[in-house]
Amino acid sequence: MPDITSQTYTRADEAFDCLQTAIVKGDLAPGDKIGELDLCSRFELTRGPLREALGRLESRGLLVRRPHAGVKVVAVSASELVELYRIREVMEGLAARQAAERMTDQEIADLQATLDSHEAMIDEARGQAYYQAEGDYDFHHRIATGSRNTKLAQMLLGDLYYMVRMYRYRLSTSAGRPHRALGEHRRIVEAIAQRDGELAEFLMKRHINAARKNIEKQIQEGILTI
Amino acid sequence: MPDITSQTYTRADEAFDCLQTAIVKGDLAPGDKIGELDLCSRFELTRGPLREALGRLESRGLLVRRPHAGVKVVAVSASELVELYRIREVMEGLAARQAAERMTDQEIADLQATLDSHEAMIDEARGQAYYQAEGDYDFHHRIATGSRNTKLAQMLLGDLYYMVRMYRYRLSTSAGRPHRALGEHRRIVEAIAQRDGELAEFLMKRHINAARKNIEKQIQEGILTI
DNA sequence: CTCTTGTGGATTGTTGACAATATACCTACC
DNA sequence: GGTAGGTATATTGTCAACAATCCACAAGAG
Repeated sequence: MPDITSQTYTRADEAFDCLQTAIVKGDLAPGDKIGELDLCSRFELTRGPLREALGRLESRGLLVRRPHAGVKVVAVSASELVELYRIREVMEGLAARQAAERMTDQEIADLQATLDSHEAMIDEARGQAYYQAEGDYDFHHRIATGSRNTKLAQMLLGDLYYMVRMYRYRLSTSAGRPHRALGEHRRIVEAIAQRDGELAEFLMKRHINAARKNIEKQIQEGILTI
Repeated sequence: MPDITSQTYTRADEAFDCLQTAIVKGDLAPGDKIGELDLCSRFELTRGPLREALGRLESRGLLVRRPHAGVKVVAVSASELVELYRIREVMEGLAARQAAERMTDQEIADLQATLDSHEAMIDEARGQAYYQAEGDYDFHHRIATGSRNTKLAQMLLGDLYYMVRMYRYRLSTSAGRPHRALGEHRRIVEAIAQRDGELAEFLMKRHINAARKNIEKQIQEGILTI
């Protein structure tokens, strides 16, 4: 899937994307040691580009590499996952505030339309899974880019989300959560539409706080074991 | 300077450190296109490890790379520098809060001792430059690691600080700033010593906010041109 | 005179072979 | 039988040559 922004798509980029999705999807389980040659044969590329991709992924914290000893996918512990949400709380709070100040009216309208389609999804297929995974991601993605804060968006979209998504498929969605989350999303967008940055930040922080507490509860109940 | 944690120090790591310091120190000016062969001859290494290091640095946002077109150091605009401080504000606020909850008594004592030595530096040599550069960095470094939030510390120390330091040497320190900054540092440590996370977060955010406003002022006055 | 287009050169991307090192296994000793 | 040490192997780190691609300059057309 070549990117539009960069005309040429190098093998190293390809390797990077392949590995990243493989890690996020769980094809490469956290903790297990993987050899470079295995990866080469699996993705049909040579060691040069692969090693470059490995360097990038290591720098992003998705895998660790000990010299001469091999590379393994990071095993994020339960407590570290919670810490990730603490970071998201403050960073996405900032993103929401800046989005309220800087998003265009058109972008806000699009965002509202997105939420409508999300609602349809939930009602239609009782699509808890899809909504929780893609819809939620979509929402937060739009706000991150809407902040017009390049580095902030880069850190959220490039670093944090991939780590969170590694574990999202394991999280069981409790009964009423999707509807509640959608309601929270709606209120955040409302605040953005009214250009109330302070409120948007507050609501976003509370929204992620709720998600974090949900995870902590699952950990305590032993549903989520990492 | 080999790291203690990793016994073996690979050439790629060396290249990474060399390039990173070169960029931060300004030996590689922002915006100029640099060739791989030039870098190889300059740092006495081959293209393999160099390219790996380039990949890592690109992933960290210190340089951009267009396929077949070359690599150039990122030119952070004035507005982007301000945005960086907005991110620091919320992230270091969180770090201060968590540090207040989790630092050991010993670490807090060390931190206070550090501030004493900083004060001596300022008085002694009127060492505005040194304090502003290294002392300030030291202070924030300790709090980031003291948060016991691995990913948070990694993002602050690995990503943000290097970008900020790229431009720190250009910022002129106004007359009373070092003393004022030290006072702010002291109050933050006080809050941490009292285990008042909420206060520590508030004070840290205000501290960085002040730094940001200082930069904005310099930009408006045309002192800082990027 | 300006814009477009083609070619040459230089630089980057990629590949495969070589060297260095950590892990695992096996042997010997306690 | 358990542990320590040494060696062998497999894997990683490194290197130098090859191929692909972009940029600059120049020449020609409008």
